[in-house]
Amino acid sequence: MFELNQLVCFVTLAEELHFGRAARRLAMTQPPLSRQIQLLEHHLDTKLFDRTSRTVRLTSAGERFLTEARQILRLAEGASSLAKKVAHGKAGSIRIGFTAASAYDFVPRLVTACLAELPDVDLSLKEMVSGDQMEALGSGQIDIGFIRPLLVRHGIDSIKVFAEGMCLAAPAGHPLARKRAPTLRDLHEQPFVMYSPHESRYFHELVVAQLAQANVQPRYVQYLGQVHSLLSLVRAGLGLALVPESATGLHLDNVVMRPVALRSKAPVEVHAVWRRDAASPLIPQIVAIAKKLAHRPRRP
Amino acid sequence: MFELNQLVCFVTLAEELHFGRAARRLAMTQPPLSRQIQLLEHHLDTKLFDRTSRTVRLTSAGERFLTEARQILRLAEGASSLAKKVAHGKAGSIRIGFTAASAYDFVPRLVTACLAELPDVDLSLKEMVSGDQMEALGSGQIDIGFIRPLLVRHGIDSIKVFAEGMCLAAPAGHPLARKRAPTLRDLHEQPFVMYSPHESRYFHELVVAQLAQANVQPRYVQYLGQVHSLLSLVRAGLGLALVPESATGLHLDNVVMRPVALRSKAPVEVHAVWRRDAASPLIPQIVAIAKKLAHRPRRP
DNA sequence: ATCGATTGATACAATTCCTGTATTGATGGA
DNA sequence: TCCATCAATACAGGAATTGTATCAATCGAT
Repeated sequence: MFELNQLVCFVTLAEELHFGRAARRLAMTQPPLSRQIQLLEHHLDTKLFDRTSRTVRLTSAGERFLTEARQILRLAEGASSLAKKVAHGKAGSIRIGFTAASAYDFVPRLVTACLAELPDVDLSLKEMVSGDQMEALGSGQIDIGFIRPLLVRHGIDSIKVFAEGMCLAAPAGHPLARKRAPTLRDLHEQPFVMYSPHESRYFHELVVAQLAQANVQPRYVQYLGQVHSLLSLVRAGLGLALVPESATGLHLDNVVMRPVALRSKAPVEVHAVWRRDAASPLIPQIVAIAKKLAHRPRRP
Repeated sequence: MFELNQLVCFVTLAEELHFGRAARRLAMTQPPLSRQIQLLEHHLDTKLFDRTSRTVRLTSAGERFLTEARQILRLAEGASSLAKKVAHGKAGSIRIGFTAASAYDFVPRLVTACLAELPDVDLSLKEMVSGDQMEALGSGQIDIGFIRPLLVRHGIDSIKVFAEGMCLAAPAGHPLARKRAPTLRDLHEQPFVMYSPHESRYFHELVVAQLAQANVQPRYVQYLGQVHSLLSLVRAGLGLALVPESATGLHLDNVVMRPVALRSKAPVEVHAVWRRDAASPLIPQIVAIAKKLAHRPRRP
C-alpha cells in the first residue's frame, strides 16, 4: 500500500508540474521527491507522469488518480479533526433518557442548549420512567438519564441538575382559581387528585410530606400516575392538584395554575445519572449544560 | 499527517482488540504494532484505545475514527485499482469525432461495442467534417476522429477501420428500382445527383473515378454536400444517386437502394485518426474495437 | 494469598528507509 | 555549438522502523 505522504507529494507535483518547485513547496529537495513519486508509481504499477528532462505532464491515469488522491487527503484531514473533536466532547452521539414529567419544560430546553453548544453531536431521546432508565444505563441502552432522585445504585454517578417548585391546579370556575397566592392550607378538606404511590412514587411521597408538614388533610378523590392525567381530572372539576411548575407549559383550557408556597423553595428535583465507568467525554459536557439550565429563567 | 500503514494497523487492532493477534494478522511482531498505534494517537493528539495490561477497548473517539479510517482505506484501494484500470485503458473518458456519413451505421455500432467492452469509459461524441476533425485533434478538442481518408498530417497516425460498397438510389417508380443488381452502366446519360466537390470532396472524387473507370457519363442535375440531401432529391424524382451502403439505414419512403458492383469491392473507407503523441491508452483500444466492426455483419 | 500465565509497554541493537549533496544525462534555446 | 535548465542517479549520513529480550500489571487456579 502507498502512503499518504506520497499522495501529498503527488498532488503537489501535479499542481506545480515541476519537481524543483514542488519540492520547495514540500520543504524538501528535489531528489527525494523524484524518489517518492517513483515509489508511488511502483506501488500502483502505473505511470502517473510523463516526464522528459524538460517537461512534466500528467498521464490520463495520473489525472484520474489526482481527483481520488485529493479526496483521500481531504478525508484524512477530516478524520483527524473529527477524532479530536470527539475526544474533547465536541462531537459524537449520545442517547438520553428522560421522565415524562421532565419533558414539559426541562428536556426541550436541554435539547435547545445542546444544539447550540454541541452542534456536531447527535442526540437521541427516549422517554422512560426512572427505574427503566437505571436498567437502560446498566445495559448500555442510554448514556445518560434524567430522573427523579430515588434509586441510587453503585457504579452510577448522579448530580442534581434542576429543581422547581409546585403549582396549585384548579378548574377555571373554582374560587381558588382567582386567588393570587394560594397556600397549602387552602387544600384542607378539599377534593384532591393525588399521585399514585406505585406509578409515581416520587411525587406521591413528596406531596404527602409537604401536606403532612403543613398539617393539611385534603380529600383524595383519585390516584393517578401522570401529571397530565391529573390535570385532565382537574379540568373535569373532580378536584384540585399539585403539579410541578413546568407543567404550566401544558396550557390546558379551563385549568388555572398558581405557584404555591412550600416548605422548601424547589423540592421537585431532576437528577442526571450516568455510569461511572462510561468513557464518553460527552457526558460531563451534557451534565454541565443541564446544570446551567437550572439557573436560567425558563421560557415565558 | 498520519500514514495509511498506521490506519491499517489501527483497523486491524480495532477488529481484534488484541495486540498479539492483530500483529500476527499484520505479519509483524507486537512491539512495533504498539508503537505504530502510539504514533497514530500522538499524531491525532487523541487516545483511540483504552488499554489495561489485560484488555483493549476502543474509546468513543476511536470508534468514530474507525469508520473514517475504513472509508479512507476503501478509497485508497479503489484509487489504486482505478489508476491501474485507466492505465490499461479500461476506464477514463474519450472524445470522439465522426463524419455525418459515418453516423448512419458505423458510429452507432462503435458506441454499442464500446459500451460493451469498456463499460467504465465515458464517451463523448461530436459530429464534424473531416477537416474540422483534424483541427480538433491538433487543438486537443477530440482524442480520436473517424474521417474519410483525405488529409494526412505529420504527427497524426491513422488506420483504415471500416470500408463499404455503394448503393444505387432510385425513386420508387423508376425502372431501375425493380432491377435486382444494377450496374454503373445503368447510370449512363441518366439524370444524376452528385456530391459537391467542395463540401464532400471525398465522395465527389470517389464517384468521379468510379464513373470514369466504367466509362459512364450521367447527366449531373445537382451538386450537394450531404448524403441525406442527395436522397431527398432522389425521392423527389430529380435523378439517381450513388450512396454508401450504410445509408440504407436511413429508410426513406419512396427511395429504393440496391447494391451496385464497383471496380473495387469496398471503396468507401473510414479511417481512425489520432495524435501520435497522445498519451491515452484508450486510443488503441477504441481503434481495435473499430477495426473489429469492419469484419462483422451490420445490424439487419 | 500465592504462583503462573497472559498481555501490553519498554529498552536496545540491527536494519531499513529516507533525506540531502553532488553529479550525470538529456533537452531546448541562444 | 554552447549554455542553461531539468529530472534522474549515486552515495553517504541520519532518522525511523523492526525484532529480540524483558518488564510490569493483571487474571485465574490452586
